[in-house]
Amino acid sequence: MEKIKLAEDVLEHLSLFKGLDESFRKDLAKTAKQIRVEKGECIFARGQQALGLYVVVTGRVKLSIPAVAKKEKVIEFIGPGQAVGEAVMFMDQPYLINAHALEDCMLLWIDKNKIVHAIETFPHFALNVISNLSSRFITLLHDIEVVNLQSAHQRVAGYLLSLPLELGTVKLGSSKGNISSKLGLTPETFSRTLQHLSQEGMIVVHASKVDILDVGRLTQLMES
Amino acid sequence: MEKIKLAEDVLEHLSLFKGLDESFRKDLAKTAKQIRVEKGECIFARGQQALGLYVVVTGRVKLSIPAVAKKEKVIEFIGPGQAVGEAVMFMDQPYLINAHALEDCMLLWIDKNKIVHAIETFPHFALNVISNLSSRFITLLHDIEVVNLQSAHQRVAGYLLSLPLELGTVKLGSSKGNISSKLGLTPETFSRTLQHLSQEGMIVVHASKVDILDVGRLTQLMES
DNA sequence: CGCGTGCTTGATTGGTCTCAACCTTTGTGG
DNA sequence: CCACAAAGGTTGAGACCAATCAAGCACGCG
Repeated sequence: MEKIKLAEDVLEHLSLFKGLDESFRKDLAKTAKQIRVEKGECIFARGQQALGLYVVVTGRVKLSIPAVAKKEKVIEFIGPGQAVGEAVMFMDQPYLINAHALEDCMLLWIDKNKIVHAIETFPHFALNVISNLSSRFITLLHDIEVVNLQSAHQRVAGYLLSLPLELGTVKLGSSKGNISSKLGLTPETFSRTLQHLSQEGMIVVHASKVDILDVGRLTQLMES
Repeated sequence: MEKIKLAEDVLEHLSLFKGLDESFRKDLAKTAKQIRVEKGECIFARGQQALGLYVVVTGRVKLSIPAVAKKEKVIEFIGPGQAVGEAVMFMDQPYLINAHALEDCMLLWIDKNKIVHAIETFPHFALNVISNLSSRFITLLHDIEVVNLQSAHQRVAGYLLSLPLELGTVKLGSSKGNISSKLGLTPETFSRTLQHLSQEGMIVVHASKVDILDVGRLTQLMES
């Protein structure tokens, strides 16, 4: 019982379920499965059937495309409130990507039938689902742009500028290896690029924190 | 009047509006604007506000990201029945991409309010919209995979294999320049790759038609 | 302490782009 | 109907960016 109560509380604060009435959330909470995964564990893998969708409640999840020999291409980092695997679920396709926990995570799993029924019953929920999908779509579009039209230096500069700036410093919210992959670079190139930007006096790197010294020149780099 | 009738007939056959009742389609048809554009014309451009969405009725449309000096990255070719610009419309963002007519086209333009209202009223339509978005999402995901993990030869082989095969021949449904861009290659590299595949005896190129001689080796190329 | 993992640094390679010329097709107007 | 221009496509030579291969370093953890 307290499990159900917890799921309900959780749903209330997730963007996907914002603005929905309580009875609906109660209903969903009753059937949602709570899933805990430890850091590094696999949540789902390419090729598995998608019979429902996952909502990240706490922790962060890495989505990636598997490649030869333990290599992978990181697609996105997913945080609390975001749904994963909806697109393939709606198309009745198997997963195209792997999902791994970057930290200890709590997820909810909701059955496809339940989701479809909710969409049919609560138009507001349908719009939320559409928003979520649209937002993910736009992110992918941006990534395609980055990978196709920008050099390594531009990608790194752009990534640094995209992070939340606090007191002149940003945190690279993940391992450098993962970020390299997200940017479509090798770890070596990423490392060298950070070093180069440091030598140019635009940034200072302390492990996973980076001081941004010259926003102007970083921005300028993006446009040239 | 006959304009409305036409729009209605048209909607009836588009996947986005499949399975919906007649009154609903009539309603949409009444407010939809018919738009004709000639080959090469611009339908919308990056930065413009997206106050509604376009549905391609006849002809084909090229979606691309603009880049410096007349360059561009082709994202997708859109054919009849597909919607364009939904994602940014739902997020109230300006267009991120340009849309140009590859051929003389007929499009419908539907106001955002109308779409949202339809989603709220007809759950089935909401599911259609979600399907359309999901399908586009999956396409983008695939493109990211191609650009990040495959060599020029693999991209070209994969593209050829993705085209509908008729009597051992495929048609490159667009100019080679556009296809190069879609694959994230320069026209020069694309040309050279086709030539290389020809020399290897896997294909024969006749302008925009390509005979596929050895599906096995092309497939094998993808996996190596 | 020693091992493993992640990151950095260096030397080298190579695939793709760039630049430039040429060829081919298309379309246009005299 | 031909001449010409413009655009698209091919071909060649060369340069360059990032990947690869290979060590070495630093940190965390048993």
